[in-house]
Amino acid sequence: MVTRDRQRRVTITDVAKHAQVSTTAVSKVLQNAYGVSEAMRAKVRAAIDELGYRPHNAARAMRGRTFTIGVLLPHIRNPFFADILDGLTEEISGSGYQAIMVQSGGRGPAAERRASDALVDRQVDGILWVAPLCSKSQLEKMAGDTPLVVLGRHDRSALYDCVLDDDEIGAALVVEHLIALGHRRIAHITDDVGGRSSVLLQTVRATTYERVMTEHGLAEHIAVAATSYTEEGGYEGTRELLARDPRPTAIFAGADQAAFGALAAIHEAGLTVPGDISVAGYDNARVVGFAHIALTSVDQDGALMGKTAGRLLLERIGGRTSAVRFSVTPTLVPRRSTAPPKTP
Amino acid sequence: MVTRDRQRRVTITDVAKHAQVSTTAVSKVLQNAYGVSEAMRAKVRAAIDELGYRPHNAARAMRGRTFTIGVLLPHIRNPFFADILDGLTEEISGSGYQAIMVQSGGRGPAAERRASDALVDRQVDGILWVAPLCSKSQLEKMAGDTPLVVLGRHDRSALYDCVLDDDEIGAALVVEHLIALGHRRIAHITDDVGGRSSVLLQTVRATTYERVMTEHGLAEHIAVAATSYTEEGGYEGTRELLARDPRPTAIFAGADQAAFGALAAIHEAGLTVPGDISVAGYDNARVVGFAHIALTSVDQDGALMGKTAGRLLLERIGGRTSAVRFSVTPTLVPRRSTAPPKTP
DNA sequence: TAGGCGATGGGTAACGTTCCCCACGGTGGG
DNA sequence: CCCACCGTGGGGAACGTTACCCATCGCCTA
Repeated sequence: MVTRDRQRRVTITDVAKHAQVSTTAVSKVLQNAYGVSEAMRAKVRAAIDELGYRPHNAARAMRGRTFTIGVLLPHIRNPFFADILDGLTEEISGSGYQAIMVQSGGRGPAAERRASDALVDRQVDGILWVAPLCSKSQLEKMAGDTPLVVLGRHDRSALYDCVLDDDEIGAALVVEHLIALGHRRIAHITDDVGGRSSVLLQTVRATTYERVMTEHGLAEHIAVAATSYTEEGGYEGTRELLARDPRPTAIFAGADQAAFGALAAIHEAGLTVPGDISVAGYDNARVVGFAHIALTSVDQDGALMGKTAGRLLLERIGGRTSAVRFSVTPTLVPRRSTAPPKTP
Repeated sequence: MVTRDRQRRVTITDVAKHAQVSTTAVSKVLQNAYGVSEAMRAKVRAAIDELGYRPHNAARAMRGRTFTIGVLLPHIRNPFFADILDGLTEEISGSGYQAIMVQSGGRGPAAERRASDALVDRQVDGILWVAPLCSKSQLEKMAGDTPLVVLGRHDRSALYDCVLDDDEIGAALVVEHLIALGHRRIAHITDDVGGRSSVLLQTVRATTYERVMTEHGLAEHIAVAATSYTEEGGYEGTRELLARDPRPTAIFAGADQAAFGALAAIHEAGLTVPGDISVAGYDNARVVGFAHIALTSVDQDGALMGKTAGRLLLERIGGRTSAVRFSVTPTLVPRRSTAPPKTP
C-alpha cells in the first residue's frame, strides 16, 4: 500500500504554538474545563478558527472518548428505522456527538456479532441497538464495555436501558379492529428469522394475535405464515395464506413492509383490497399513509422512541448506572385498507 | 462524567507476553508482514485466539489505518440506497474493512459539511459519498485527505472516482416511453433542494426531460414542479400539477419516492392510475415492483453500482491514483402505472 | 508579615499500535 | 577463513490527546 501524501493535520500543538500557550490550555478550552480565564478562552478560540483546527478523533479515542454514538440497525430498508434515526439525530444534535450506523442483519447471527464488535472496537461512547437477536447475556456483556440502549425488544436488564412500544396493545388493537369489522378468518404474517424467543417483538405480536383470536372464540381460524418482515416475506406469506381453503378475509401483517408484499400478492391473485381482503400493517411508517392504498397500521411514534433512546444514551454516557425502561403506547390508525368483509 | 469501570481490553502487549514474543512480532503477524516464520505465526495466532484479542481500532488509527470505510448518504429513507449498500457490503466483506454510514442530508449544506467532516475526523480509510451537493473543489479537498468515490453525480475529477448511471439515457427512456404511448401533456417532478447545478443527477433528469419534449415538438407542454425527491415532494408537486388546466395526462417523477407521493395525490383527487394519469418513477427500488400499483420505473442496478464503488475504493486505498469513471446504462421497466391516455 | 488558599496555566506520562531500525546467527562465495 | 548477505526477531520512538499533578501568582487572614 502506498502512503498518501496527505497534508499534515493541524494538531493541538500547532494551535498551542500559534496562540502561544500550552497544549494543556488548548485541551482545557476544548473540554470547557474548569480553571480557564476568559482571555485564555478567547485567545485559544481565535487560534483554532484561524488554523481551522479539528480535534483528531482517534487520538481522543485513545484517551477514552470518541464523541460518537453507534447505531446498530438490522438493515436500512425499513422506513420505520428512518423515523427512529430522525428522533435520535434531533436529540443528540448540538451535544457534540455524532451518530454512525452499521447494518447488523441480513447474514445471520455471525454478521450481527461482527457488526456489534465493529462498534465496540471503534470505541463508540454509546450504542443504540435496534431489534437485536442475540442473547441477553451477550447484550449485558456489551453493556459492560459500552453504555447501551436496546430498542424494540421485550426484556429487562439492570445493565442497559430499553425503549419499546407495547406490542401487546398494538397487536390487540389490530386484531380487535378486524374482529369489530366482522372478520373471523383473520390470518397473521410473522417473522421467524431470529427464532421464536418471547423477547422478540415479532413473537409478542404473533402471540398476542393468537391470544386475542382465542379470547374471541376464533381459535379455529388462527392461521400464521412465518416468513419475514420484508416485502418478499409478506408476498410469500400471503400466497401461502391465499392458497388455504377457505381463504382468510383479513390479513394482519406484523410490519408495514410485509403488508406491502401482501398487497402485491393479493392484487396478483386478482383480488381487491379491502373488497375481498382487508390488510393491516404495523409501524405506521410515514410512507404508508402516502401509498395509493392507504394502509391501516399501528403507530408507535418512532421519532419519539429514537429521541428518547438518544436522551437515555447521553444520560448513561454522563454516568447514570440505574436502568430505565421506556415504553410507548401504540395507537391504531385505521385507513382504507380495512373494511367489513363481504357477506358470503 | 463518571469513568466506567470497564474491564481492561486485551492488548497486543498481553498477546506478546502470553506468546513470549515481542509486540513487534505480533504486529507483524497481524499485518501478514514479511519476515515471520511459520512457527512464529502459529504461536501468535494461538495466543490471539486464547486471549480473544481484537485490535484496538483507535490505536491503529493513530498509526494511519482504521480498516473502516465511511458511507455518506443523504438519508436512509430511500430504498434505493439500501441496494447500493448491499452491493458495497458484498464487495468489501472478507476484505477486513467495515462500512459505517452517516446521514448527510436533511438540514442543508452545513449538515452535509458536518457529516463529511465527521468521517474525515474519524480517519476512515476511504469514503463513498452518495449524491453530494457541495462544490467540486470541496470534494477534491476531501479527496486529498481520504480516498474518495462519488456516486450519482455528473462530474469528472482527476482526484476521485465517479460511479453513476447515465441519467440522460434513463430520463429519455421514460419520456419517450410516455410519448410512444400517445401522451403529449407530460409533466415532470424534480428536486431543487440542492440548487440547479448541472452536475446533479436531478438536474440532468429534468434537463433531459425538457430536451426530449422539445425534440418531439412538445415544448409548449413542458411542466415542471420543483419540489424534492421524497413522498412529500411528489405529493405537493403533483397537487400543483393537477391544478393546471389542462392537467397533464402523465407524470414523470424523477425518483420512485416522489412517484409514490404522486400516486397518493392523484388518488386523493379522485383520479385513477393509469386510467386518468400515467405515472413513472426512477430508480426501480425493489419495493416498487411489489407495490399494489406496480410502478413503471428506470432500473439502474444499485447493487452493481455499490459493488463497483466498493471495488474502486479498495483499489484507491491500495494505492491507485488514476481516476476511474464507471457508468451503468439504465433500462426501462414498464409496469402497470403507465398506459395510453384516454382519448379526450 | 508569614502562611495559606484559590485560581490559573503548564509539564509530562500515558493510551495501543506500527514501523523504522538494528542485532543476531547462519550460510555461501571469494 | 573472512566477510557479506539474508532471514528472522526485537527495541523504541512516534502518532495526538487528555488528565494528573505541580508551579506560580495574587490576595486574604491570623
